[in-house]
Parts: sequence; structure tokens; C-alpha cells
Amino acid sequence: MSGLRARQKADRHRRIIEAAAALFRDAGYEGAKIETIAAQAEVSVGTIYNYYQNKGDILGAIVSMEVNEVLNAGQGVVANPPANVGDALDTLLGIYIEHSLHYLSKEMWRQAMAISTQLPDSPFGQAYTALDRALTEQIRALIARLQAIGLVRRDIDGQALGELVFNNMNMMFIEFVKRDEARIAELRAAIRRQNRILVTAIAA
Amino acid sequence: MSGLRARQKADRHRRIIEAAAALFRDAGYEGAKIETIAAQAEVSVGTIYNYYQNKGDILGAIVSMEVNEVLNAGQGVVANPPANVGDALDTLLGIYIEHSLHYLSKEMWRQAMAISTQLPDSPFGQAYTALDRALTEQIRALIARLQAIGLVRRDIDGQALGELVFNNMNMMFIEFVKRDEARIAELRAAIRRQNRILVTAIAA
DNA sequence: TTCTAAAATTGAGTCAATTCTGTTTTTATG
DNA sequence: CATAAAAACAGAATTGACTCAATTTTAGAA
Repeated sequence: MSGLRARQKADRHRRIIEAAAALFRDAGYEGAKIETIAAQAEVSVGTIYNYYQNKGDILGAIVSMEVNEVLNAGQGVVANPPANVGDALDTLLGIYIEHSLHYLSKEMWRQAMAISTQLPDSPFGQAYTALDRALTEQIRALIARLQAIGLVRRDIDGQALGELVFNNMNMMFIEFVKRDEARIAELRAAIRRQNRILVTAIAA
Repeated sequence: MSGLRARQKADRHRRIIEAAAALFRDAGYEGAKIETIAAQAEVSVGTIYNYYQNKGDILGAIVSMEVNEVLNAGQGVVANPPANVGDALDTLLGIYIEHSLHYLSKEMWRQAMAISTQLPDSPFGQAYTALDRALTEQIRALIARLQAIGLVRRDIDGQALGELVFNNMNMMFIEFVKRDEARIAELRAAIRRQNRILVTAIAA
């Protein structure tokens, strides 16, 4: 049961994703027609829908890969954070933000975010929510680490703080991808300014 | 130039919105077909597209009315806030949240939010961004008021704090509308818990 | 090898948003 | 009042995501 069929399946998955990624990049999400993706991937339209529930799920698969890379990169910071609360947060969030436009254009992010709120119960909608949670959890882990080191007061509610920091960054990121002319440097500066309030409140 | 034509125009606008609102409520956003809205409003499909760029903009008009009511209600709190930082924030955000499901179902919110990120440059996309800014501004105004009264430290960056509070609430609200079973009371409690960190940091 | 049931693929067909083009209504002017 | 230009309307045609019944391919038993 794991021979030819499984190999073909994996291969078709890959071909579909590659075709879609290329087209999303070149023509934008709306501009990429399923029919064209199917032709590029050398499968039929029906087959695409056998692999993904809808167009959004194809984008979802690409987004998930991207965010998982980001999560991986973040691990390093959590394990070995800068010896200063503000810098630690800035470094972790900086990784998230700088990585974010590596494979995905702002337009792709806009679509992905839109789909995840529009269809929260679709495979991608659930995956996206899980990714958000994973990012929140990583921030919370960083805070816990800083508390352990003694850089953050122990009596701070780490869970609530992690949510606050993530929610703020995420909302700022949403606004960022909504404006094509917005620059990463400005985004990071704005978030730093907002976090400064927190940093002074929680530093040990 | 301001006689019959203008009156008919206003009347058609009203009829379209009323028909759409009723249908969105009964059949959901996706379930409401433009053709049906047109029939209900006694105009043709083409006419609807003469008044609104797309289906989302119709929903947008409804959402805007709702949010403007909320902004109005918020004014009262800003003018006369509870004599305690935590309660003041909780009261204002509480008004936002409690009002939010008055005319709009969670499904309608999901669609509205999705459209506003998907098409940030459409009429509704821009209007939605403006509404977000207005809410942020109102929170900032409350903070300024609390600083004037002496309940919040004067050296706090009111702008950044306002953004932080709004962004966190908004993100929590997004997660709230994504889960049909989520309850308002839990949402408010979670936000209160997050804000507690801020409150202790900024109270004079 | 040959056969059969299960799994997967195909692509023409459906459905609903949006566009397009010709017609009608309104306004402004002589 | 007549009339031409401008604005708005109607609804048929287009478009593109998604479905589904028929066909093909695969796995494994005989």
C-alpha cells in the first residue's frame, strides 16, 4: 500500500504546490486560475480538488511551510535570548517579521489572512489558528525564559503577556501587509515603541 | 441636479441595504445571492453594481453603520470615565464588544474582516481601516483623559498605549468571531486579564 | 498472470459574482 | 416644449471556482 501509489501522491502534491507557488507569485492569488495551476502541474482540475478542499488550502499549504520555518528560527532566540528584555523581544519578533516576506508576497499574506477568518473551520483556517497559537506559545516561552534568568519579574502573568505581545505584533503585521508601501523598518520601530511600555513594566 | 434623481438614488441605496441586511441575517453572507437582493430591492443586478463595487461593499455599508454607533456610545465613557484605570478601559472596550453583535452576526463579521484584509483599497477596505483608526483614537483619547485626571502617569506614551490596547482587543475579537461557540463574557475576561499587566504599569 | 474491488483521475457541467452593451430616464438648454 | 447629452438601468453574457458521474489506474488475491 506504500509503493507506487504513495509516491505518485507525494509527487502530485509537490507538483501542485510548485505550480501554485509560481503562479501566485507571478499572477497573484486571484490571477492564478485553478485551470492554469492544473495545467502547470499536469493534473486535472478535479485532481487538485481531490488534494485540496479549495483554492485557499493550496495557499495555506505554502503559508504553513513559511510559518514553520519562522517558528524554527525563533527557537534559537528562545534558547539563547539577548540579555535585555527589550532586545530579546525585538529579536524574536524581528525574526518573525523579517522572514515573513521571504516566500510570500504581501498579497499572498492578505489572501491567507482573509481566508483564515472567512473559513475558520476549513483545513487551512484551523491550521492558521494553530500557527498563531504556536507563535504565541513561543513568545510565552521566551518570557518564561527571561523570568527564569531573572530579567523579568516572576510575578508577571506570562501567559497574558505573551498573548498581549503576540496580538499586538500580529495586528500591526496585518496593517503592514494591507499597505503595499509600508516598510519593514517602520513596522519594527512602531512595535518596539509599543513594547517599550511593557518592557519598563515587567523588567526585574 | 438635486431633485428627482438624487431622491431616487437615496431611495435605491436604502432599499438595497435593507434587502441585503435582511438576507444576510436570514441566509448568511454567502447564502445571500445578488440576484435575490436585487429582486428584494426591486432593482436589477446591474444597478446594484452601479451603487456598490462588489458584494463586500454592501456588507461594508452595514458594518460602517454599526461601528459608528459604537463610536458614538464610546464618547460617553471618554467624557466621563470610571475613576479607576482598569474599570475605565474595561467599560470602553466592553461597550465595543457588547454592541458588536447587535446587528451583525459572527459570520457577517468574519466576512467583513476578511474583505477588509483581502481588498484593503476597495471602498469598504479603506472605510474599515478608518474605523479601526477611529476606535484606536478613542482609546487614546480615554487614556489622555485619564492622564489629565491624574489616574495615569503623565510620562506614559499615550499613543503607543492606545495602539497596544486596541490591537490586543481587536485580535481577541477576531479570534472570538472565528469561534461560534466563544462567549462574550470569556472574551471580556481574557482581555481584562491581559490589560491588567498594563494597568499596573501605567496607574499613577 | 489475470481478475476485481478500491482508490484516484478526469473534464464537462453547475452556480453565482461580476462585466458589458444597448436602452431608458433624467436633466439642462434653446 | 422639444431635444441632446449625461446618468442610470436592465439583463444577457462572461468568468472562474468547484462538483460529480464516468473512466482509468492500482493493489493484492487467486
